[in-house]
Amino acid sequence: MAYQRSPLMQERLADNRQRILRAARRLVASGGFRAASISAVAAEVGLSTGAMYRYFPSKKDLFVEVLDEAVTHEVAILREIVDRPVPAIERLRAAVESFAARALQGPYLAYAFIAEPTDPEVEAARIVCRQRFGEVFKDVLRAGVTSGEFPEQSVEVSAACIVGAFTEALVRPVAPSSKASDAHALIDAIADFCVRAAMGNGRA
Amino acid sequence: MAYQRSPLMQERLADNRQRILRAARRLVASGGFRAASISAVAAEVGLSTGAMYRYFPSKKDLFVEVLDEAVTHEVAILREIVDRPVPAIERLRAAVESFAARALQGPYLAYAFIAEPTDPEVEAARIVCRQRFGEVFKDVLRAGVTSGEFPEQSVEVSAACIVGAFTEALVRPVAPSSKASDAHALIDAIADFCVRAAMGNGRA
DNA sequence: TCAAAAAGTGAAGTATGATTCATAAAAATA
DNA sequence: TATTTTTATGAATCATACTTCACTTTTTGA
Repeated sequence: MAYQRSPLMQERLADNRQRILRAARRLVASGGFRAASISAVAAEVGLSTGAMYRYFPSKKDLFVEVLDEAVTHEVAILREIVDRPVPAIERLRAAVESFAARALQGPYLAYAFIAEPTDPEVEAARIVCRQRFGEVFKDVLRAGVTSGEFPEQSVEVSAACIVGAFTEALVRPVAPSSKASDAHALIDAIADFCVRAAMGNGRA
Repeated sequence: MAYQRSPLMQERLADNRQRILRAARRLVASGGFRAASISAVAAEVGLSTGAMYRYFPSKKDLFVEVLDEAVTHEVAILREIVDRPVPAIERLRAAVESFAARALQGPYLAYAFIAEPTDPEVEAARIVCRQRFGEVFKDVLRAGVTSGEFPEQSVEVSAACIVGAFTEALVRPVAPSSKASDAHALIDAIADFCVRAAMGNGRA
């Protein structure tokens, strides 16, 4: 017998896999799923299209993983904010602002991950993702309602509304002409909206 | 010379055109753009695929028209509500409830028309549509801010958030398992959310 | 009823993009 | 270095869906 994957080879393969995931995410972020064909990803990474199938059994699998990775990262950040020992209002505002700020840097990514449909399989994965986002916001809302900071409300629906509200508001200006100050104002306005909706009374 | 379109024929052609538009809308409503292929629409209407091209130069044109027709209809309804001589809060709530109630009957339609991307051309048409929806809500918001019913806010952003909030909230339960009472509760919760967001204080 | 024109048909033509596969290159052992 | 196994290649294949077109059917007007 001959050939046993060497540690070096092992590493190179793992590295390629990461680079494929990153390239796929980059392409989605800059042009939506439309721009993220297998051959485009392959070209970006510097591999042949055929090689892609040594790393991922299908395009669907690749993008389900891209999606999952991005959302896991995002949710971790939000989770950290939401678990801070400060009033629910502050946590909600901080979470919305944080999410919005990052989404603004790659509006297409947020768009693609939350709204743009592809295959039923990827779509299924995204439904789970939206729920995961929703969970985070639901937690703050629940906390706020319990503590009396927020009025009685359907936290389920409110969480969905919050996610919807800022994705729509962020995606709207698809033209990437927004400057820093504009972006800040936009994020602020969105956060205001969400906080008012949750607590029923202007700024925190 | 021979052949001149008779009034009867004229009518039949116009009727076919309408039926194509309706079939296309029906298919989008039940399964998104994915389900609305030219051949599916043709089958639905009872025509051949080839015949479709006597009525519409391309699939894009067909769907731009479907989209435009649906949105024009929707905006007209909203506009009527928004122009009523009652407090802005009531108008806002009524508009959101009205839109949401209709969207719930065909969640996929709302989804497809507001979020699902297709060709760049159709996408362009949709951007205009979103703006048209936004305009309606912006008008109520502006009125409410002017009258002092609503606090100072970016009506631009708030309008986008409102549209986003209820589309997300409505689209979320894609599984068509919602019963009448559930639907009513959902619509109510969404309207509550939007009103709170606009005015910063619970129910109207 | 008949000839001309339009409307309708559906299979063939295209276009796009995912997936496969015969083959080549590279890597690991002896 | 020679052999075997893995990895990479990229052109060919397959799948899907829009669009066209040669041909049939229907409609119109004489």
